Amino acid sequence: MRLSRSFLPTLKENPAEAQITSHRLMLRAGMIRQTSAGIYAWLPAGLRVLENIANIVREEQDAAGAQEVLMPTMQSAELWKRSGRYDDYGPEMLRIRDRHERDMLFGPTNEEMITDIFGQVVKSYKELPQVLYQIQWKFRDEVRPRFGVMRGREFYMKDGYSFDLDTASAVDTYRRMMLAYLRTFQRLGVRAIPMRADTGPIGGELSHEFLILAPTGESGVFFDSALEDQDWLGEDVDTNDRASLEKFFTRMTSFYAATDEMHDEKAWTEVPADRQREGRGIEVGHIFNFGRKYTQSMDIAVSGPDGAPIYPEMGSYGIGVSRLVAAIIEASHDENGIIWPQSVAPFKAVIINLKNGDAQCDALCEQLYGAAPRALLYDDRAERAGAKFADADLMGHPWQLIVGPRGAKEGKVEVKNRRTGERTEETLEGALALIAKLQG
RNA sequence: CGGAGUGUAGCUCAGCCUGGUAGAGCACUGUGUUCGGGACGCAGGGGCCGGAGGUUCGAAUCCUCUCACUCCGACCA
Repeated sequence: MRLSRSFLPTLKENPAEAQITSHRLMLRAGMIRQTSAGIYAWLPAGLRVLENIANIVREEQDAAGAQEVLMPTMQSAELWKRSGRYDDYGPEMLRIRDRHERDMLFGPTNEEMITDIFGQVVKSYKELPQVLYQIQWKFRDEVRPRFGVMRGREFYMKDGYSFDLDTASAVDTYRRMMLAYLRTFQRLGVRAIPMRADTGPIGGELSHEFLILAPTGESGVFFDSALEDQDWLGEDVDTNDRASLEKFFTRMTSFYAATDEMHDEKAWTEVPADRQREGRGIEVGHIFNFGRKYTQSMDIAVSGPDGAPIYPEMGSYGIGVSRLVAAIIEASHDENGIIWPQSVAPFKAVIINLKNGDAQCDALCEQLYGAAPRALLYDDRAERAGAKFADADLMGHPWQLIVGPRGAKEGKVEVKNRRTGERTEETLEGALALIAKLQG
């Protein structure tokens, strides 16, 4: 994309309403605009990041055997009355009445709807297990939205739901999802630490939260630093094999990690002192098994081998996609702006033309840009060098391909790594090779 | 939902206390000199001072009501 023609309104000054870093940087980098309290419009750069994250989530969900669906944002109150949550959910649920005076709501979550749909379709134990997910906008009428998209009222979330015949199978599904989540966060370029979470009245060990470490996080966290060093993408797990899943899960849960609410001082002291880490974290994912709560309350059963009804065991699996945009920034920025991980960056690299109108600079930039116009941002504005550098750092492109009159004469491109600040001088061929690598 | 604030140009803010023709910097338009880390000069454009009502000869400024937004706390993907 050519910056001169693009809709990327960067701001030099911090907007008054934004307090935390990610909110400020998202506004300044032209990613979002607020439309009302806790509700945001996503501009091109922000939308690209949002979709990049969603696509990685999608790939890992698909790889884990989940199937994507898309359910409506508007739901009928009838479903929620069946589960009993219409009265229980409280004022966080945005309730609406349509022209026929029917009670509707803007979905805050989808257990009821997915269970209902599942029940309409699946009739036999032979069809289990099933894992369905969607990536869709949710609405929760927060008392106090804040921190930009971190705690908005409207947010983009992946919500998945599993249906299993028995507890052993439900546990397998849970562990499979656990691995998918660890892989997802690793691919997003952030460390999300899995922590035992409160399971509420259901009990058991099957609830984990995933937290990205950042000083602005809302929860205090305690964890074994070994968790930061795990390579889950390289983890050797046969996800179709129960023993292999169990081995992975046992290994993962052997590392201590807990939020302050679940912190166990005694277990903590058993973690080697040099591996004890304390800090704050932002919750970006939550998975749990809740058994037969909804299938029973909504009377959704399949026929078992003997014809008797079986109420499937359910789990649910959430990832806050829009919150992740902010959380990644919280975890990856410096005083000049955002530092995007390669995988989610709105543009893989920016081409900075230091002297617009100089024939050699223009020609070299066009050659670079032509190699991957969709993946690259070309700063072809008639701005001074300083402004271009400042915007490039602010927007956080992982690579800066700097073309100035000095180098252009010899066909040289300066390549700067946003994260390390490291600069190298490349030939045109070298720069094109980098671009090719970034696209793949 | 309790407490505290803020609404003036696209952005950051001054002016309000003590009423008298709407301001600055940045951004924007034109122009000239500049040009490797947010340049400078000259000339311009841009405001129902959040909204409604009131007091007054006169209201951005004082009073009442209202709407929106932000922050702190209790609650949450």
